[in-house]
Amino acid sequence: MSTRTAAPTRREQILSEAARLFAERGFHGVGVDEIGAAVGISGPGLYRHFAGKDAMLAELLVGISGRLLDGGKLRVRGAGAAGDPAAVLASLIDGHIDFALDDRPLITLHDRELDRLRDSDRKLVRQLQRQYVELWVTVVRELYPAVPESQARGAVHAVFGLLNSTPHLGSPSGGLPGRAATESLLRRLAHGAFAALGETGEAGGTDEPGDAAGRG
Amino acid sequence: MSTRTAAPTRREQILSEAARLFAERGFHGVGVDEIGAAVGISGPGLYRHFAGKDAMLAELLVGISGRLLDGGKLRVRGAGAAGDPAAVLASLIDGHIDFALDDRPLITLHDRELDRLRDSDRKLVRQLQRQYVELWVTVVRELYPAVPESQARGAVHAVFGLLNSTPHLGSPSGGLPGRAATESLLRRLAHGAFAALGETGEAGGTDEPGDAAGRG
DNA sequence: CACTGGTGTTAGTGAGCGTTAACGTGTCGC
DNA sequence: GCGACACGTTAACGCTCACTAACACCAGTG
Repeated sequence: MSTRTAAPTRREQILSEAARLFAERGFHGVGVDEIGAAVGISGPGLYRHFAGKDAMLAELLVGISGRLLDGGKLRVRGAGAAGDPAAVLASLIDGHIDFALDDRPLITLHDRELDRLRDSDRKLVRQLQRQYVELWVTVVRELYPAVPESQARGAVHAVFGLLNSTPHLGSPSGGLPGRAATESLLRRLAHGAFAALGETGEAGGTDEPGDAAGRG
Repeated sequence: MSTRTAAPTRREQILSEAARLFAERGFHGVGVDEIGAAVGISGPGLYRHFAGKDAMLAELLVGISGRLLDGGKLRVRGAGAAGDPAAVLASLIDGHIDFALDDRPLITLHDRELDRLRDSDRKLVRQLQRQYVELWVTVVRELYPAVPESQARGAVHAVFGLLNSTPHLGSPSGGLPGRAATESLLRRLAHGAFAALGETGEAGGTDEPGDAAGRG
């Protein structure tokens, strides 16, 4: 069990600070000297631990994509044993919220700096991302069999956008009171979005039909 | 519709291409030579039209924030005359969806490259953004008076994240069939999220008191 | 104590890039 | 025809920045 507290001090420390800086100012907006300064060493000392700046970003993105996928698989296996898609989806949502709140910088990087990777790394990250998305899509389709796959996939992406909005609420302008409240809010909104996805076609009491493509 | 948009040919052409490139590869990831090449001129020729690369980004971000706010105000005035907050919110959602689908690159830039602006421009953009958010928050609070302001604001940000997810659906992996379907899907998801916001208190599978103490 | 490997430092190099300089060319008012 | 101007070109400058080179310190190990 090599969980936390082990702290291979420097490497992880560097990755953590690099993630924060990349998320704040963008990959190109951060210099190696700044990353080094953030961990107490200066500039080129980083090259004792990483092959280069690109390698840091690659490891961050591959790492986060992998952990996200692993966590998702675990939750599907765990909650899916009961055969209740709703419970699985709820578990996936909770897991993603935890992730988004625990590692905001990484979540931000996840869909912002992907293009800076070498082809091989980018392909790997995309593959992990796609698997994670498919995990969700499968569950959503089990829960709402009437929803076509393209809509389910679109809804999943959209809910990701919703959940990943955490970086925009956090520090500035005094957002939500506490973490628990943010969790609760995001959970409710995500469930509401998926619920609306299920109400295909008619139903919606509040707005005009407008469901089919025939809106002029 | 390309009505009279072709008037100041070069300037707008440059802005359009710059927006696309910035959104694709990031502000620092695009060189002035590329922007020039995209409009048929080369490199420093851009400086006949703009003071610099920063000026292009500034004009783009200020422009989009302003148009977003103006459109929102118009819709609040228009649909708000009937005194029906639900209709106003629906109109705001439709407007934001149109915007997100019409100008994906700009929507992407809107909350990605803001930090690259000079202080004055950034302050202006943030002010416009805040006004736009407050427009939504006001309507949401009229519609759901029981929801505390912090939650309403958080929900609005989250729904922005949802609606702004359009860049992730578009080109790759063959997303939604057509634009109308995407519009419809996003509209339904957004309404669903807000509806869930209204159902405060019990309802949810996991109960959290939510606000209670943290007001203000 | 000498040896070695891990970790850090400062100085320097080479490339990329935003920006400016100097110059060319078509169009328009007179 | 002829300045004036808008618009574009290529060449070059200067700065930033990732990365490398050469050197220093410190912990074990024999």
